[in-house]
Amino acid sequence: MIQAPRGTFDILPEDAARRARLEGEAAAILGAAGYRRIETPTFEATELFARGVGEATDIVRKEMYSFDDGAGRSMTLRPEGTAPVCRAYIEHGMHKLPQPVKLWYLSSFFRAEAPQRGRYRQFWQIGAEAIGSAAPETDAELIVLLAEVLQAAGVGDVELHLSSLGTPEARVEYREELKRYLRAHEDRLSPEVRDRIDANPLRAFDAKDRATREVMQSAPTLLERLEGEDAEHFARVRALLDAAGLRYELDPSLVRGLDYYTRTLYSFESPRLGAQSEVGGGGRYDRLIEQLEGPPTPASGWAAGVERMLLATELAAAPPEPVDVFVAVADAAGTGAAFALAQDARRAGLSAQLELAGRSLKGQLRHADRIGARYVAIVGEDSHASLRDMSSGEQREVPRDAVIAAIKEAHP
RNA sequence: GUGGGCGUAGCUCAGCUGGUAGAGCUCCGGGUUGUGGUCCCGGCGGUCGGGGGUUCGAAUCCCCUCGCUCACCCCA
Repeated sequence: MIQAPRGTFDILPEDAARRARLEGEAAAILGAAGYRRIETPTFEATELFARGVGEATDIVRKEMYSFDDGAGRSMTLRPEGTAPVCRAYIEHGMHKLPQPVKLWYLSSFFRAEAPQRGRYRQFWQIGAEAIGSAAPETDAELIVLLAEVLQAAGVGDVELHLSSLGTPEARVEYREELKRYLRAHEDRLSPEVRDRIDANPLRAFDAKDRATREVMQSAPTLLERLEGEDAEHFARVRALLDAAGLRYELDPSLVRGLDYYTRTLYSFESPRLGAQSEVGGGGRYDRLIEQLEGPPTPASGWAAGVERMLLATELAAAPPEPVDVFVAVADAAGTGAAFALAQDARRAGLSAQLELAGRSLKGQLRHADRIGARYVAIVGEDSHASLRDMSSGEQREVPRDAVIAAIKEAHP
C-alpha cells in the first residue's frame, strides 16, 4: 500500500474545518491591525535560504529538500517563511510603499527532520512580518498580535519567553566572552556543545544535558551585557508589554536557530504539547533585507505552527453546512427529474444533494437523515413529488415544479 | 542518525501458556412488495505490517526487516 510520505499527513474534512476556523480567526485579528496577506512560491532558489537563514544553521545544513530544476539550478522547498517574504519585499520594490509594510501568510513549509508529536516534514505556519520599522512598538505590537491569535485559537495557557540579542556588533564582544567561559569549563560540557563553541556558542544555553546546564547557570548572559540603544530598545519593548498586561519571563537562554535575528527575540510555549512545546515565536531581523541585497531595512516578525496550535486547543470544527433538501428517487424513471430538481434548487439558493449511490428508498431516507437534510423530495415517474419534512415527519404531494417554492416558503 | 513503545477488518480493540481469525462501531440489504431516526436479522470487509525460522500446526515462540509513535537533536 502506498502511504503518505513519512512526516506528512492528509488533512481530512473534519481537520480541514478546524483549520478553516483558525485561518478565519487569524485573518480577522491580523487584518484589523493592517496586515495584508501574502503568498510566496512553494520553492525558491536554494541560495535564498543559504544566505537568508544562514549556512551554519541546522535548517540549511541538513534539513532542506533541495533539487535540480532540470536546468542546472538548485531549488529548495521553502523551510521557513521570512526569507521568501523579504525576497518578495525587495523584488517588488516595497521599500517605496509607506513603511512598515505589514504582511501575513498561512503556508506550508518543508524540513527533513525526524517526525514526532508536533513536528512534521511538511507543516503549516501562520506568520506575520512588519518590514521597514525599527520601532520597539512594532515588536510589542507583533507580540500582542501573536498572543491574540493564540488566544483566539484556544491556546490560552501559554508562557511567553522574552529576550534580546542586541545588534551583531554588540554580540561579537559578548560571544568572545562566552567562548572564553565555555573553554574554561570545557570538561563538563556535552560533546555537541563543545564542538560548537566556535561555530555557535550561544546554543550552549539550549542544551538539555545536565552538567552543561549547571555550567550555563553561571555563564555570562547577553541580556546583562546589553548597552546603549540595544538596552533602550529592549526596555521600551518590555514597558509596552507591561502596559498591555502581557506577562512574560525574561529568558537569557532563549536562542533561536536562525542566524538572522537581532535584538528582540521571543517564543510562546504551551505546556499541553510534548517535547516540541513552542507554538510560536519570532523576533527582530534588522540585517536580513540588506543581506539579501535590498536596501538597509529593519524588520520584525513571527511564525506560529498550525499543527501545534491545533494540538494544544479544543477548538471545534465549524458545524457542517446544512442541507435544505435531499432529492430521492422512487424508481429509475425519476432519476432525470431528480437530477434537474437538485440543480434547480441550488440555483434558487438552496443546498441540495442528490442520491448518487443507487440506494433503496429506505436507504435514501436513512442517508438523508444522517446528513441532516431538512426536507426530502421523493421523485417518481409522474409530475408530482412527495415532500417530506424530516423533523416532523409530515409528508405531502406537491407538483414537482412547486417543490422549491414550498421549501423556501417554510424556511425563508 | 540513536534509543523506548506499538503494528489483528475502514475505525476502536479482543484473541490466556501455539490448535486452523472474532466483537463493537461504520457501510449496504432485508424485516415495512415506494419511506429516516429505536429495534431485529443478514451481508460486505482481514496476505493477523512483510520475509525467514522452529513445529504435525504460528496472530501467538525466535531472527531479520518495514512502518507508526514518543524521546534525544532541532524547531513552528
